[in-house]
Amino acid sequence: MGRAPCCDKAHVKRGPWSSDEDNTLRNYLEKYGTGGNWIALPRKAGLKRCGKSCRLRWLNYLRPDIKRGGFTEEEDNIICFLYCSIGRRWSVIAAQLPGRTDNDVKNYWNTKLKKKLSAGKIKGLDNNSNNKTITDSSTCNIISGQFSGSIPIKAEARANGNSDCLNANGSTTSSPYVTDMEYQQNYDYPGLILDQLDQFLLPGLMEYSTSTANNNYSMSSSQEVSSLSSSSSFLLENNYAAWSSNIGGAEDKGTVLDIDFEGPRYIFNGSCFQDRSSEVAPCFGFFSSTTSLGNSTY
DNA sequence: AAAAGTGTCAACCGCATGTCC
DNA sequence: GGGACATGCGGTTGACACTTT
Repeated sequence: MGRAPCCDKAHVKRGPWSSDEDNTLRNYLEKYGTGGNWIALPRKAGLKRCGKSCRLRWLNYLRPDIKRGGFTEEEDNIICFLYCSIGRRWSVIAAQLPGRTDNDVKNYWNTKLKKKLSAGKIKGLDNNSNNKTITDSSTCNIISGQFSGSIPIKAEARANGNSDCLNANGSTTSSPYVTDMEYQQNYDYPGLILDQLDQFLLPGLMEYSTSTANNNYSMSSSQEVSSLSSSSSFLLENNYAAWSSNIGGAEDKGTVLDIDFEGPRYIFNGSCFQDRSSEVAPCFGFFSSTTSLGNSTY
């Protein structure tokens, strides 16, 4: 037996929203908010809609800060880069693009950006370098080349548990500690593989460079980095959580801002981050590499 | 001008996860 | 700990617009 539907489908309206319905929902939310219960909201607001439908309409269309269409080149780069790094995590990708929704990003990727990227029309990703090769076989499609560019990274870090955070000014804050961070990430590495599932995979060894990182990040004292391989080492140094590993013969060293290592996280281009959209346990880490830059730390 | 094909995107669906009791 | 319910997410659908034949 399947689970019960979230609403009585026989008595709720479906399909496109009318402007009257939009106004009713907007007015209600501006006046009362969600009240923490989307399921009960349509009844209170006088709408014959499912709660999930109201939520979706608000998040994807009616929210005041929403951006529609007109994706910029910078946004293209961010989407491509994150997609190449973490795959179809639309909510994670959308969280890096203020005013964009996961639905919007997903539609944009599926209808436009994927083709644009295949055609080599993404400026930030240098698809036109001399060493680019494209192989089309029955087993997989491979696109390789030198990819470089720069993307802004925004994230929220929050401490939990018993860890204290070292603030930028040297003081200590007990958890929960929340900070927003922003920095520019340059990337420059060879090779992407487009597999049968139409997903980009990072090569085993990434060469990348980072620059202009803000030094004023707060650091926690945790030393757990489960996302590193078993051959990685990890230690505490001067309130920095330092790590080193050896991947494919190339030594990597760096520092990590470790907030909460519960739940999924991703490493892309030298950075580790966790889904902030869930607001459950966002985390952000910074990695630096000796592969191409020498031993640098943040 | 009409039909067929293609692109776009809002909306829905079902599953996974989180939260509360 | 487990069940019920709410929320979030990614995949998919379908209506409409636009383009091509």
